[in-house]
Amino acid sequence: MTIELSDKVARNVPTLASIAERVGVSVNTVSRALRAPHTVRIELRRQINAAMEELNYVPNRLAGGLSGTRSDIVGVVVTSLYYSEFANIIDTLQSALLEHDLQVMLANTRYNADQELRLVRSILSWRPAAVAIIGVDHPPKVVELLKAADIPIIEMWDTGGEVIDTAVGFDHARVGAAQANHLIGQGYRRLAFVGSVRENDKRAQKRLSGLEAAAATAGLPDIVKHTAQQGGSPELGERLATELLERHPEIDAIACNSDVVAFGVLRALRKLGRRVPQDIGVVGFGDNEAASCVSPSLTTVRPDRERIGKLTAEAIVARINDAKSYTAPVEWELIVRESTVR
Amino acid sequence: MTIELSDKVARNVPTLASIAERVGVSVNTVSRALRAPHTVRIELRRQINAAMEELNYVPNRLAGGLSGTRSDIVGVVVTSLYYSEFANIIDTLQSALLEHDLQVMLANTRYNADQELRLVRSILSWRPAAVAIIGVDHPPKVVELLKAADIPIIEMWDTGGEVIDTAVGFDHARVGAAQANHLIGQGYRRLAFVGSVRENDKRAQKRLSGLEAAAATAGLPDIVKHTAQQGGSPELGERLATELLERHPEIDAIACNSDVVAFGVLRALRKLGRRVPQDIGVVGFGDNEAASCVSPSLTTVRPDRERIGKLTAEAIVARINDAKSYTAPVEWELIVRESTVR
DNA sequence: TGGCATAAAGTTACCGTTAACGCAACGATC
DNA sequence: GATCGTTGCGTTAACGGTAACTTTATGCCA
Repeated sequence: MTIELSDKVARNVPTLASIAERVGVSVNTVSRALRAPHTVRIELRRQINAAMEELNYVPNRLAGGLSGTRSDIVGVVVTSLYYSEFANIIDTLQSALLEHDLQVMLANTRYNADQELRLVRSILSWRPAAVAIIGVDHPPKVVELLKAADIPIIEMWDTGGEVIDTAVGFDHARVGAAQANHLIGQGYRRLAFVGSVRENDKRAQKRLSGLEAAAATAGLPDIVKHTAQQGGSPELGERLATELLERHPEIDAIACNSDVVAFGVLRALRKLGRRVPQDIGVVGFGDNEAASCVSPSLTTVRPDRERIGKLTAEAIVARINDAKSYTAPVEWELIVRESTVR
Repeated sequence: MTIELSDKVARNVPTLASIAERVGVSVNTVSRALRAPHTVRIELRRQINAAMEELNYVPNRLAGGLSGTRSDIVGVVVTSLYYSEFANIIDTLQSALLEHDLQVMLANTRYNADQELRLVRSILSWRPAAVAIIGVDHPPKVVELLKAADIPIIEMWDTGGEVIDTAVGFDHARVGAAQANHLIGQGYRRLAFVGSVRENDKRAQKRLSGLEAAAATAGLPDIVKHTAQQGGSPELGERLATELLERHPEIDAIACNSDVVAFGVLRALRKLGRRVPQDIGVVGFGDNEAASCVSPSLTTVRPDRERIGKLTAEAIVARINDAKSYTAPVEWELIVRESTVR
């Protein structure tokens, strides 16, 4: 479907020229009144500002961006918007960028590689000052495009891999290991992994690897995996846990790929009459706001999302100002609650 | 702080001219190969595409937008990103818009009116094809700017008030009334309202009004309000509920402004030894993904966010194509769970 | 074989803004 | 009083792309 603005004629938005004409100065003087106010007589400036106010003038940044060398868009590419996974990151990132007059342009790939390529291309076409993107694992063409764009690229959330430019995040394999070691420390022996693992969710796969490695190191039997491609939800968790325990009744601990899934797992266990944490331990990931409110309260891992947002903003500004690229590790914390302490 | 691109010289991103030169045709032919492929010889088109691929050419939409009459940005202004409040709306909206090659530019006002003005101005400066914004209550200057922009403006989430152009949402006062009537129907008599109500959260205020009106109609005593300006969270809910019951032990039902707050209220009641739903009923708003997973499970109101996103996208496309402005009512549902059924 | 429609490419102007440069008016300097 | 640096503004030329128009090549028909 093609989309066009209705009729060109009707649109009559004011330009610098409208202001200039009204005040009786050149276009450039009006531009200067905006960009370099001190170069314009205060009295004239007042007239110009009044005219702008009156006509509801809004600068055209398409033109500004094309003409000037600077851009104030920052492209932000996330893989999901559901369930607060990255919302807090975007939130802090955006408000931090606002202080530098940088505007966020958002894209959501929904864990789809084709979509990612398309969206990155689309964002780059706006000639952003920088791009922040979730993850360090991207299709080759995406990497190529991002590199060719010749702007700061900040990869967020994950640091375990090859970085294009600058990364702000943490090593997900270690998270998985921490989950496993905690469960093992509590005496659990037959571990399972449950959740929504999208094909392109490399972070989930890394956490699983960490989990498996730690279990192997401890001499435990292989971790039983039961995952699905569809998005995470309590309903999914409930289904997966039920199916899992039907096939593997020996399981005594379940690590979930997200808290939302863990909520459903807890519900399933309640229905099956398995006591948590006595019979089965459950650990989540993400520190959903409700994790402390379900019962039993959920042991989980809290990534410092606010800090990722903040550090990403800092990295963007630093890199725009020609600082060297770097990797900023971000803390995360295992929050131990009732669901794993027996 | 001023931000500039490092050194103009170093940047060497390919333009249509680079492609044209390489293939040995005019700039315009390359442009046509993109915009109107059938007007270019297939053999030549192939060469052009190859050159674009090779040089990693990405069209410059600043230039395109300035030159052409169309824009494919849709500005989306939300008041919050926390706790899935609007994340699902953005998610569906974005993927629906993607099918029409429309790109989302996101802004988050955090319930701040000054910020709203600033962000709307910033978004309009990109000459978007349309703007979607949360709520129908905006500062006068914002309304003026949006009207002057002469593009489709879709107000989402709320319909109870004066609409600029087109609205997609529901009447929040009726939600409040439904909450009250449900509680009353369950035999609760001393109602309270608890939660985070930001100064500019007109929707929360409307729900409260509906709640109060329904209580008054039923001949109940005035609703006790205990709110805070800070953002909603379980911790806030816990604190507010504790303080509330200290001062008003007679309260036997609490309506919360959001589910996240309700989660904290439930926790407070557990600590205080008040049984839910027997001693006190609790109703939330928003249908947080965990609402069915806390215990007792939470009675709440589920706004159809996916539908709002979808209908907003439809409205945008329709209005861009000159359809008349309208108001689309969106369904919501009272989900009755354990927390109010005694 | 001339005339004419059509296809395929080139030319030119313009979108709104900014940067570089130019120039007049004026006060300070020696 | 000629020189010079400021201040304050105007002029002009981009930025990269698109649309309207023009030109050239090609095929078809009478």
